[in-house]
Amino acid sequence: MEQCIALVDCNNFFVSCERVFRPDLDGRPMVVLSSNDGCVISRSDEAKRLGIRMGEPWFKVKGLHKYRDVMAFSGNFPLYSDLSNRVKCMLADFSPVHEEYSVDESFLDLTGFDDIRERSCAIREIVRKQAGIPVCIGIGPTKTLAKLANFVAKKHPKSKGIFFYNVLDRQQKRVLLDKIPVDEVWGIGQRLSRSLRRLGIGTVCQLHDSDIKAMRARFGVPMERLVSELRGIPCIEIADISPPRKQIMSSRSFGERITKQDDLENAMAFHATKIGRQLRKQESVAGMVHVFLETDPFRKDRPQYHPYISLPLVEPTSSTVEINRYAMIGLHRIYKSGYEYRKAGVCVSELSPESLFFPDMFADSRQERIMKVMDEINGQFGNGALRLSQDDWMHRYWEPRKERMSPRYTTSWNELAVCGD
DNA sequence: TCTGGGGTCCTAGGACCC
DNA sequence: TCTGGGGTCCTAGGACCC
Repeated sequence: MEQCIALVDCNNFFVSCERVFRPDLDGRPMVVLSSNDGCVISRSDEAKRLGIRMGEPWFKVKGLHKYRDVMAFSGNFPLYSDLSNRVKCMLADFSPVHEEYSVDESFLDLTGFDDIRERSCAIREIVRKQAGIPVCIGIGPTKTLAKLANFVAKKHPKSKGIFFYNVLDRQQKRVLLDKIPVDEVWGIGQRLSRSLRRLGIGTVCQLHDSDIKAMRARFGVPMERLVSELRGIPCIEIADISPPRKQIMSSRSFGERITKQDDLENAMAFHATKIGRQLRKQESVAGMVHVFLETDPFRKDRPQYHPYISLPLVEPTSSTVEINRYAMIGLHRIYKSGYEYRKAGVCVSELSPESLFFPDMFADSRQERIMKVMDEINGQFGNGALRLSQDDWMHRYWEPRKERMSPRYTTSWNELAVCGD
């Protein structure tokens, strides 16, 4: 039986989340900004039509007269993450096999269902009604074709948000694939698309018809798989159970330039805390801690310094206290005064399941107990109720700017939406 | 003048994704 | 003044070994 994969993709997800609580903004051009209100990371259709590009720096956009009516919101990630979970729960009812691919996309395996069209309509309707989020659905025999079908569903109003790609319909295939530029294919980025164009491959149709052996020889196995997927031969499986992360990172650009080691310590403690929490949540321990600092690469007139250090842990851990201790050691080794730092971060790698790790029988088990208490208290009273002394929110001078933030309608009691809002 | 050949492992950096 | 954050995978090239 031919495989049937649907890709459900939330339209302009972050913007749609803001509109759930501000329906008055429907039809208005609006954008959501990255951390520090740096650049545009989500655009409404109206903003796209005005010509605002993805990733465009906000300071450039806001100065232009033609964009004067555009509403901008600072990224409200707790809100988006909460709404994302609600949507995922709804989707799970429509297929036993599904993969949560990203915050706003899920693959559903619809193989064997004989009511795929009705099912897709129901998905759209229920997610719109119950979560307030509009979605588009692309359906095809492989994940790559489902992605492409989703692109068509989004672009063509005639499809009404659902597009079914049929490999057997040669006429449809020709007409459709010939119109789509090759860089719309999942896995073809800027560089590959440039190389392909030099070979005379500019459309999806041309890539589909290319000599697969020659493509493999020139670009490697991933490209061979990609061409096969375009031809309807599945090479990328649905990852039903999401594998545990192999590394966990936390980093931020600062709201203002930071020079003092104290302030960097404060930021590092924040990152170490966040990482510890995530490690324990996925029941992993880390074997390596990495710490990095960055000055502003856009300020060519200032001295640049981008140090990075990796420290192996004596014993793998998920303890916030231990990760913070190593982060501080790393920071002290790489910190140099006289630079204006713009960004700092902590990363852990060499993760392994907690259950496979047998601690030294003489090891101090207090850490584990302390972390348990910390997670319990923070679970009840909110993250930050119990924290490291260095993770001092009264002195977070480095915190990114969020000047246009909407309330955390769904994740903070003090900011709940009320009638009339 | 002339400086093996092939395998493995590791790492940094690039490319891609959202 | 102002340019995100968090991932994965692949590859080239160096180090090292026999």
